Amino acid sequence: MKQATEPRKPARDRILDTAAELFYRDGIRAVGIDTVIARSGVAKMSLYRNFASKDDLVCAYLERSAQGYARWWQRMAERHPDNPKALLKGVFVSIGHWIAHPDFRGCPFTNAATELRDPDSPARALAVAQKRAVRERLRALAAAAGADNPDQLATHLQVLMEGAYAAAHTLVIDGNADAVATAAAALIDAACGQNALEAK
Amino acid sequence: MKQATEPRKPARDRILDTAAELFYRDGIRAVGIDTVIARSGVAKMSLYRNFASKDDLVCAYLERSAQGYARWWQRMAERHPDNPKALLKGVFVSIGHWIAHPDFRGCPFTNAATELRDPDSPARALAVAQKRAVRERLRALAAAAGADNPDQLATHLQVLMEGAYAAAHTLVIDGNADAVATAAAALIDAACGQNALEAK
DNA sequence: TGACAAAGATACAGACCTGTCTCTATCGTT
DNA sequence: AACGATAGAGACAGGTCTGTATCTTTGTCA
Repeated sequence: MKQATEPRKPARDRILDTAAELFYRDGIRAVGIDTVIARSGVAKMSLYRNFASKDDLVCAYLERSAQGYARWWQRMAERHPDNPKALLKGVFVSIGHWIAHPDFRGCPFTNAATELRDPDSPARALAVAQKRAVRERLRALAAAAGADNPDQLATHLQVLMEGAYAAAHTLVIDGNADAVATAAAALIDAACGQNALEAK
Repeated sequence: MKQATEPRKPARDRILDTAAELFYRDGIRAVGIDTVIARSGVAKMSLYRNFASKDDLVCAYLERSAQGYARWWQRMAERHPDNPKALLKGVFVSIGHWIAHPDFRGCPFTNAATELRDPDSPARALAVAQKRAVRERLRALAAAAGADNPDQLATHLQVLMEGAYAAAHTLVIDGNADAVATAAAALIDAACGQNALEAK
């Protein structure tokens, strides 16, 4: 008979759940292994049996974040089938809501790259790969949306996206809750010429 | 007779020079006090006689950065007297060059806020104040440039600015060296109506 | 030359951090 | 009921970090 109190996920999952929450909220360097094991109610050896090192745990956290991000993007794509321009704008509307959430603490990958400056850090490599993948998505959508210069629009939008993420740390986006969405729309419309085929 | 080899600035200046370089390049948490004193050739007690704590040294570093930033903005303003729209665009052209420099490592304030998540951290307060000051500058310029909605344009441009800074960490702005400037120009032109009084 | 201030050198305390080791308890399967 | 895998508990080694204390050296000015 299993304990009635809790279903008790396996140790690895509890560790990763806790680590993700703490790394994201308080920062990677600020959270020690001891804090992770105490908060997840796990023995230290259970952590080191599942993850080779703290670096390895950080990478697992980032990989899980990347999976969640990919799922989000997938949902967005399903919401706007065959309409790349509306999808692009929708992505930024969604980001605008996202960054307004009180628990938002910026992009996990950008944060990791800021905290871990060593160019050889595997976490850093994951962050760079993630940004490249996002860039490729944006470029393909910009091309499909009929942008005059898809590469440039992709760069414009990715810079705006990074700015939206960074804003959570220090900026106070007071009244302009929809500023990210309106800025993206302005850039998209400017880049796709004035042939407003499908302005929503 | 002073030593012919070096003029030898006072200890406080050497400490601050070294700390600024290391904090900016490698990150605040990654650089220990011992590293700072070894690199600046100073005794530990000389550091603690001039700065109450590492936190205090970090704040001094950020305050000096803010002064440098203010001087840069001043130079930009002098270059475009009585032409707020050209000044706005020029600011982003300059930022585009800035972030392309190989030593660029993002915004010192945003980096500090990412590394030091404690809401009560004095360094964090400096970062937030700095961003507020920048926002106020942008808002005033947007109004002077005749934007339909100066608050919104200021937010648009500040998000773009943060994105440009963040891009240094993970993005590879390959071919589009002038992407930041073109994005800013598109946002500015879109926000100032089509009365292109003084398109350069 | 003598006095005083600034700063170098160095040891050290106390906390924290990563990672290892050993021993014990629990649970499912057969 | 016995076995083997999983995981909890806790001590500990070795390193690093911030900050303090003490002693010595150097330079300046009178």
